[in-house]
Amino acid sequence: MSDTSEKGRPEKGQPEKERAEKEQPRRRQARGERRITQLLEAAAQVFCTTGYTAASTNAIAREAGVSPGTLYQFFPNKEAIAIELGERLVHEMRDTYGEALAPVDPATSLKDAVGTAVDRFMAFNTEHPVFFALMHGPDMPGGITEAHDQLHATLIGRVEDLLASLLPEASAADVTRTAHVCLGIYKAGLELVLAHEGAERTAYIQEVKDVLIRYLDPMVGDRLGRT
Amino acid sequence: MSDTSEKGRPEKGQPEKERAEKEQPRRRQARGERRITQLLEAAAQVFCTTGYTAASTNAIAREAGVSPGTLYQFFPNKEAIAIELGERLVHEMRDTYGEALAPVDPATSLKDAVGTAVDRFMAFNTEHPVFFALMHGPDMPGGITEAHDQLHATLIGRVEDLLASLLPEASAADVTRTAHVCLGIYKAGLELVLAHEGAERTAYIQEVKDVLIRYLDPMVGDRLGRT
Amino acid sequence: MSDTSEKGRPEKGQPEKERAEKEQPRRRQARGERRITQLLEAAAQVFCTTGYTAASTNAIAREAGVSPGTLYQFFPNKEAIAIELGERLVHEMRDTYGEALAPVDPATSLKDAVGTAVDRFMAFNTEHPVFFALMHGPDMPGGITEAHDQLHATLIGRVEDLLASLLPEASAADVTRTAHVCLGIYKAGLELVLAHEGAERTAYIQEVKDVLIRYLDPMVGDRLGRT
Amino acid sequence: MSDTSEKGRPEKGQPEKERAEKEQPRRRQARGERRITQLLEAAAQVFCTTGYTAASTNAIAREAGVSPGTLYQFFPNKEAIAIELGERLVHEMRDTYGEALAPVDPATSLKDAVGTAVDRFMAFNTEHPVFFALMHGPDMPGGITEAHDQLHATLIGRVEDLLASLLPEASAADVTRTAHVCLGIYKAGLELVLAHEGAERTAYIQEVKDVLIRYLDPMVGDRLGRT
DNA sequence: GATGAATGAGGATTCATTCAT
DNA sequence: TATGAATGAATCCTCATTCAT
Repeated sequence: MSDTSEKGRPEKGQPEKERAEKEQPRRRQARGERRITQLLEAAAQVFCTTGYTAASTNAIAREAGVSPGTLYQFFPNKEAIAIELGERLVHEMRDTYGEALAPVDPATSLKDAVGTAVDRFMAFNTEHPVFFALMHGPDMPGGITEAHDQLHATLIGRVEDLLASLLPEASAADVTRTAHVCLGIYKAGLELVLAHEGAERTAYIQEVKDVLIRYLDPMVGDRLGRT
Repeated sequence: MSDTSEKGRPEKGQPEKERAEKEQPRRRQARGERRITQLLEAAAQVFCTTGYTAASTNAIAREAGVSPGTLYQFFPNKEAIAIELGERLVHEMRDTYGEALAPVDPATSLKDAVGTAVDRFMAFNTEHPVFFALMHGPDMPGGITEAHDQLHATLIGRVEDLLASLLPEASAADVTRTAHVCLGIYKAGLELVLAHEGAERTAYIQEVKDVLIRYLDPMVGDRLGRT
Repeated sequence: MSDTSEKGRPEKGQPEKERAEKEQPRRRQARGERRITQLLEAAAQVFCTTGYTAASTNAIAREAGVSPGTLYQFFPNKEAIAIELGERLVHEMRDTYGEALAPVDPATSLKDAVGTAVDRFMAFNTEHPVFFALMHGPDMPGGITEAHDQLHATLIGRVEDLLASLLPEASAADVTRTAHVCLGIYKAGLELVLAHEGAERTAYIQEVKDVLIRYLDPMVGDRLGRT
Repeated sequence: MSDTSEKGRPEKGQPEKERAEKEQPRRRQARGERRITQLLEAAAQVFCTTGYTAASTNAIAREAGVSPGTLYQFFPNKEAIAIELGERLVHEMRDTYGEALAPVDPATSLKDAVGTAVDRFMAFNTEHPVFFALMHGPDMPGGITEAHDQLHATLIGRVEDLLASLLPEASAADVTRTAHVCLGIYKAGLELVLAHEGAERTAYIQEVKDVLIRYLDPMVGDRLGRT
């Protein structure tokens, strides 16, 4: 766990949107909520269109149909928007697919487990193209910005959870490393999948599954339904 | 080796319309050649530090210790710098490791072939961190710039060549798809490798090899020395 | 009169998407309106001093005492400034001298019609030296910019209207050609007029009238009060 | 003679090209001559294409196929190029059409005198499109640059010569003023002529003649062949 | 809350001109 | 001479952010 996720994952219990303006515990007003949603949708749109680095707060405000001042009433900067957006996406993912990305009951074969997980992730990513932009984050080597660090840490956590049940005997460091590798494979695959359509896209999805299955297969012990 | 071919190739064959005087030629170009190298090194530095998208031509010029005007005497824009940089890197790679990324004589086991290829690539990429920045290209989804397209195409080509000899029976489309997947895996792995050091880095390198070997293994036919 | 319509026309009819609150409106726009006027005046000044081509948006902003960013909040580029400036000038001209540049009732002699028209134009142009800069447009041959095209078209239109009543039997093409010639004469004359002062200026104004009258005289039919 | 031609016309006797590098009376070398011609042709091209203001010395050098340094070996700046170009054009005009733009022997009718002069000017201008660019000079009001002042003064001088013989009784001031008016009319007309083609162009040429003839007719005394 | 005006530094790029070779 | 490299100020324009209303 050399350098990833220094800040740990956010405490899932408390309402995330509190964080940005923690100092004034105002009552959350419905209109403000709507504004935030509106802004995040606009941000998603802009991130998808221009990429995170090139996205400008002015452009986001314009896309949302509000003034730049309004944007800054809810978010202190672009970073914060990305963070909030990422958190909401993770939430939605959780809401949609349940707490566990994969239930991994021991009776599930690796193939099925991976297949299901990839299908779900892919479905979600296809439906929420921003996710890709946020996952890849800015151009910068090292993945500097907090937004992506946070999202990445969350995702790594979920993959670790999944792997932990698949590789009960692996050390934490191994699980973490494997999680990074799996997530890396997935991200690389996602890029290819999004770059193609139709049959070719389907083929790439299968490739991703194959890569992951073949990679993990020698690691998982004697699971039932071994591939 | 840092600044390649300072004066090694005095006239590099480009038509230099010398009209009458032919006795006191060159030397003019030498300063420029040096500047170009210098600028490309500065660009490499800046691309590594800030990423391609955020890199500014002014920053590159500053890093190179020249005025912005000087930069534009040699490159029409950032894109051109990236392209030239990519080309020089590819050339250097070829010069260093020979035309073939891997010898792929049929007696080589997949494991050795992949191991050698990954080791070489990793060594090169570790020594030239820009390569990573150029490979990943700008933040922008889809759009991508010519610089990265070009580099990517070149790399895909090389991987295809390698795969073609490993998978003689595969269709062109399959080879291409597999090449994309392999390159994607490699890029993702490289990111992880560069993000770690020491033993952990070594471990990640091994993971990349494992992923590739296990992915390709079922595809390659009955090669000698099958893993 | 120098800065037209500061708050004279509070809402100038443009749809101002006020969403729910309608009680404490405007005032926002007021500052902007003022800035626009201020910027246009600065632009007029700069266009007069340096000419349109050499005028820089930064210089205009500086002259207006605002930052370049502010200028761009109201105008997307120099062209747009020139267009708006031209339109306001035309409006002011119309407001000042009425819809018809000349009354041209048949009882008016050509001499009087031309004399009045030239006097009015000259008075206006003398008071608004930018007009000259805008009329002549940029240096570039052929190309011309939209700003000047528009202004020129408007002026040609007005001259055509005037000529149409003077030359009721002329074809449209002839009227257009004559209008171009008249406007050309006027512009050339204006340049001379503005380049001189006092008696000499007066003399040049008379020359312009003479040129136009003598040019048109053979064309106009049997008007009353023929010269 | 309020403000035009402060510097008077260049002394026609001495070779014009001497002026730019008057300090070293080197022997004029054939190669240098060729270079100058080459540069002036390139400048003509560029002035025509982009206009005087927008023309850059670098562009001229590029067009001439020489380096910027070479250009500055012959001309101290853009201005000097324009001046030299203007002088050469005037020379060529003189060489082509003789010293007098119009001999104006008293037997010539005004119509013929003007017709011939306009035809010659138009022919020359059509063949040398730069002339137009130089005549109109930069965008700047006031016609600041020396190049255009000089060319303008020369042209005014020639028109004055012509008018002097047509209006023997006019005062110098009147002749000068009339010359300015005539040249202004011509320039305005030229713009229209160059903007059209074919029959319409021919029509505009006729208009220019008509304007001038009708303007001058009342001024010329009882010449033979009065229109 | 919301608006839109304001900022000024920074981005890419060009240009007239000079200088070393 | 001729070259082309070098310059740095100036171009247009954008952006994240703040502020008065």
